[in-house]
Amino acid sequence: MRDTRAELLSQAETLVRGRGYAGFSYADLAEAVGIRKASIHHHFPTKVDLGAALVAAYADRYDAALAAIQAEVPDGPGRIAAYGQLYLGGVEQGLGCLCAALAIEGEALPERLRGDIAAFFKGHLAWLDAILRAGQADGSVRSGSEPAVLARYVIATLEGALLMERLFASPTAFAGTLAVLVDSLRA
Amino acid sequence: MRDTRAELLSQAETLVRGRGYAGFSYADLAEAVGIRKASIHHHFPTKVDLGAALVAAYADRYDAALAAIQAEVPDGPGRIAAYGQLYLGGVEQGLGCLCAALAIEGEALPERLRGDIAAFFKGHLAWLDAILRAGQADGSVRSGSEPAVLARYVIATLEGALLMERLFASPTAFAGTLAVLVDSLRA
DNA sequence: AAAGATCTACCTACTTAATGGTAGGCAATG
DNA sequence: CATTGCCTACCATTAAGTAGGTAGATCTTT
Repeated sequence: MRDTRAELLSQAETLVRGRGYAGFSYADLAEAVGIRKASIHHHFPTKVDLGAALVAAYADRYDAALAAIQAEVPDGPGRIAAYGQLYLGGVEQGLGCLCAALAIEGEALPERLRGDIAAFFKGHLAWLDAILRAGQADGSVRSGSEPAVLARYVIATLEGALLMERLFASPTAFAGTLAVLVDSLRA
Repeated sequence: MRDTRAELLSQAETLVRGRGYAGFSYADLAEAVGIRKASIHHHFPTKVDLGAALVAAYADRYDAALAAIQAEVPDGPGRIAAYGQLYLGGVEQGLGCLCAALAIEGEALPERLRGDIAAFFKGHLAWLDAILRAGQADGSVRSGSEPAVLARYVIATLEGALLMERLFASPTAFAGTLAVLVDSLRA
């Protein structure tokens, strides 16, 4: 059994993360998966439906990973480091963040997708806020800045680092940026 | 005299920064400027020509600003803060970085443009490297990390902050991230 | 200075290919 | 027998780019 729907999601995610939402077509996706263009519409009637499913699947994977980090890593900086490692999957494949690729298209993006990616990042910000707040409380994270400000700083740095990595792939550069980031959060 | 070419560059820049390179068409640009689509080809024969001119003009503006900062601001953290302020223009207009918008499209982008934006960021990295190295030498920037690593961290954080700002515009969020960034570089 | 030639900046009208999406058929499966 | 999953064949729209023309400015030659 080959799960065509899952295959479509997987290949479409690679395409969007590699070339942007406006930068790939149903024709590209059909070729990548090996079915006909019209058949995609059977699984995802419109491109927006596909985009929304992509974001939902991506968000689910992150949600699971965030919960695992919270359960398995005790200290604040360690959790942020583990969070940063999540971006490494993209680094290794030379792919950007799905939601960053969508966010760049801003105004041109269908409103539904705009809402979905806003929710994606809001979720991360809320998680980081809680993690950093706990870290400040137990003394593992430096105090003096609002957790919300630090949360935004963390996402910004990692999203930017991933962007840089795609332009200048280097085995150590992402790790270097992550190390500086985590270090700057230590108490 | 109305300089149509300059107007085309200005409007095209807004379009690319707001919706990505693949997300705007000559038809959009023609409407924005108020001339016919075919007339754009008189100034920029192909879309790649237009894109390259966009990056060149953008890079020139940054080059001038970088030189001014180096001349007018003496200390390392102050220079990085001033560098971060350069991104504020985009923040205020709700526009992303031109080269980030192009970089996201990665593989799908014409090779010529890929080379141009790589050169753009290489220039920034080199400038930051020199600035941070000087800051370490005069004791205004913390030592312990390679200037090249810190340079990449600076760009990553600011590019990411600009991305976040477009999703969640907030009068203070960008400034907050910039403050944390500059603070983390202090000796 | 007049006459012709050339150039600039724009136009209308078009081509070709690609876009997202639709209609309807057909074979396998439960 | 109805549903699922895929197909061929199509549609309307939009994409970038081309062809060829026109009005006006500018340069050249007599």
